[in-house]
Amino acid sequence: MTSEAGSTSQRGRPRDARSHQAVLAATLDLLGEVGYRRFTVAGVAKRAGVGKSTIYRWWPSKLDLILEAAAPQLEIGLAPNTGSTRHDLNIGAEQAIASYSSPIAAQVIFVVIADLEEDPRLREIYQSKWVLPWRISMANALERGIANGDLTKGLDVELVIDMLAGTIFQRVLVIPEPMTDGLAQRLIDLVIRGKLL
Amino acid sequence: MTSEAGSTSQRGRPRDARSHQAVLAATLDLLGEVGYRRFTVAGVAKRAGVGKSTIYRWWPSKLDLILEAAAPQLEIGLAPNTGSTRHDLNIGAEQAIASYSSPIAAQVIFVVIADLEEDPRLREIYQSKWVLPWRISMANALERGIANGDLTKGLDVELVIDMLAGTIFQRVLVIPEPMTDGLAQRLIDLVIRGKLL
Amino acid sequence: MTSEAGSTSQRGRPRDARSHQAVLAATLDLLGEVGYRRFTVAGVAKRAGVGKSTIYRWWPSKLDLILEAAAPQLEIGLAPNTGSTRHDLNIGAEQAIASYSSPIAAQVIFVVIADLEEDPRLREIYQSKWVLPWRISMANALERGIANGDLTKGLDVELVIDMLAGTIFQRVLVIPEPMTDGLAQRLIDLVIRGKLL
Amino acid sequence: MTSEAGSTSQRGRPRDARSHQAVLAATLDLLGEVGYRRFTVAGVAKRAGVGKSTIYRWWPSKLDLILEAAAPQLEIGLAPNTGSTRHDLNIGAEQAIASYSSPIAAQVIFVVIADLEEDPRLREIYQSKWVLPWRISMANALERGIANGDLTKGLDVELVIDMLAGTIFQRVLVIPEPMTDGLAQRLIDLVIRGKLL
DNA sequence: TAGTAATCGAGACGGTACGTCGGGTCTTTGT
DNA sequence: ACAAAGACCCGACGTACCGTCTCGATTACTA
Repeated sequence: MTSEAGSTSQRGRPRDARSHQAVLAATLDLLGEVGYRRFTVAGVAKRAGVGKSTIYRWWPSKLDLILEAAAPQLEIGLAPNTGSTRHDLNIGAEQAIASYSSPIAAQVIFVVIADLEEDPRLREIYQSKWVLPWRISMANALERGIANGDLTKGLDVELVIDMLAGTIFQRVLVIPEPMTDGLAQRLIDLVIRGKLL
Repeated sequence: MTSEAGSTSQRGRPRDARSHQAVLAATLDLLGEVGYRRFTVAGVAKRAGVGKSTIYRWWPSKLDLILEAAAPQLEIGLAPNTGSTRHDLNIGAEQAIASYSSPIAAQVIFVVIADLEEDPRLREIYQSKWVLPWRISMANALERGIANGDLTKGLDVELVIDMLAGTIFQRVLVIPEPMTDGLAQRLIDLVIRGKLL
Repeated sequence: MTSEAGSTSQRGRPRDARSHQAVLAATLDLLGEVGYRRFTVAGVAKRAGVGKSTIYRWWPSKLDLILEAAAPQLEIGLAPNTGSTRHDLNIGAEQAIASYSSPIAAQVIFVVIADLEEDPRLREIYQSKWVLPWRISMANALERGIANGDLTKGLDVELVIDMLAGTIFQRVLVIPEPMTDGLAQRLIDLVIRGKLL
Repeated sequence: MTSEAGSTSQRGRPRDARSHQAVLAATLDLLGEVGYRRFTVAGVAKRAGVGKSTIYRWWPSKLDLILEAAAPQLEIGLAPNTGSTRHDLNIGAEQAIASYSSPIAAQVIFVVIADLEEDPRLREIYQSKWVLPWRISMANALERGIANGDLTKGLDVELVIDMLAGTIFQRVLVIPEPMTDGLAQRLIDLVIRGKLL
């Protein structure tokens, strides 16, 4: 902006990285302690020892704050590429289960999804940041399985992924108490031995 | 109930059924029009031509009002008993898809589920009023299918139901745009022709 | 009323005199116990064992109810005509002190006067029912005093009355703690021995 | 207070004096226009262009707001010390008449006094802020009059003050239409020429 | 004796104001 | 320029009370 190289002209006091982190940490803490309903921005500010406007300077809204704070907790680990279709899918499924089982997940996921209708931007974020990488890794594993004959040729990859994600979502977050013992194993069994056209 | 004596002596002005209905109708209308975030109890009162206190007399809170108003929309039609396993399950799945596809469902389900953590009463309502009857009807259809040989003997009924519900939930409510064409058909195919142990 | 023309056809259930009395009694009780601010019509109804509409059937508003209930407490006993100017005035002043000292008076008088501005009807009631008879009796006593030479000829009767009423009002109702010992005596002394032109 | 250091470090946005003033002004306006009964905190907020919470941040209740807004209108100008007993008392009496004649006075005084019974804090405020200074100035004038022989030695100062205040109160606020022409003059005549023991 | 009509207790109703709470913006002083 | 502090506007929340309205039940006078 100013002369040349100093692209970001960097005038005035620089952003305090510690504040930034403190806010995100306080957000997660508060979310875990009091839940979304009693979660307030003022509460975060107080706990982080930060002014409220500092929060709003960096995050446009309460929801955005929560989103960024919770993002690391909600990113799903990817399915690897080990050569074994069964193993790769299994790991992928386990990762999804682990991610949804995070105590933060229960507080955040539904609120986010609930606003998808209103705020299309959210859908974008939710999909692209949290589930899309996982979906791609799973799709890749499935494609590899099809290519090497482990899986039926005409397999509907998208449907399989939705089935896996949906079942896990249901078992972990919706029904009264999580039933996840051996869940990944059994779902992958179904995928590999079932006849999904 | 009816036979004996009207035990409740019915003193005082009776509850105005029209007001009651008007409130529930206005609740649904408003929910559909402006969504949960902009939904207001005062707005319901105005639209229903009703005093705000009449609403709070019968529903302890905004959420309770929404719950009761939305309940009929969210009850899932049951799987019938026609003799055909495939047909019964298919109808059951279609019913779930239809129920989740209601415009109200998107506004309400997540808000409700999101509070399940905080308010155990909600989980009870959600489960028992909305999904449990459907689950039972599906379980029955599956058991019949097992009994008459249409389905594998060791089938994990609960897992199948979670899989069906979860996949539908995912496709209708979570992913960017609903993909439900032929969904029931294909899921039931999977259940009947797959090898779920 | 009934005998003659029978104008009021007197059909239907006659008014229940006990309810009427119970309402007035409950009104006074409640006023004394909780004060005007916490006084509610519903509270009166409950205490009187009466329906709220029974109250509103006979009294147009909360204020009217209070007015009628409190009226007997607020009517000031009159100055007599004993032949002694001093004694008559003294009795009159004592009566005013007694009336204003009623526990109900403190609760009611100011509320009533405060609404005089808004509701001219109230001024009428207040003046004619409560203070006018007393003023007349005092005026008469003063006139007799002037006639028989006990009081100065040019005495401003209205001013004297306002002075008496005002001072008593002040001492009983306005200042922190009532100072009424010997008050009547001293005020009448002033009137008789002073030189009010 | 001022000299030393600004003990209160004055952090954060300072109170907006304009808002503060706007609220008090709007309170007086509204009180004058619609009277106490139709006076609304929300109405004040709207008229002052202020949020309701700003009002409640600084005044605990509707009554407190009215009290502070009306206080300047209700403070009575003091009796001076000119050397002339008659003149000093006369001015004092005129001030009381002027103060009670304020259009706000009628709206506020009774409401305040009516609550004296309930809220002792109010009595404190009413007495100390509004009438006590005036009473002291009148007492001083009377004492000076006694000292220099203008007034009888044994004069009951408190009684005279109550008499003056009470009569004025009565004439200005209680009786149907104010009769204040020459009132101060005549009351002071009475005090100076009367024989109050 | 049956009918008619006004009363009663109970309590639901529409409405209005209260005082509280939270979101997101703005304005100070300090660094 | 950015930070903490905290005041600001806005608008929804849930509560309380007013005065009105319906109920079923009661209690007289009328036919």
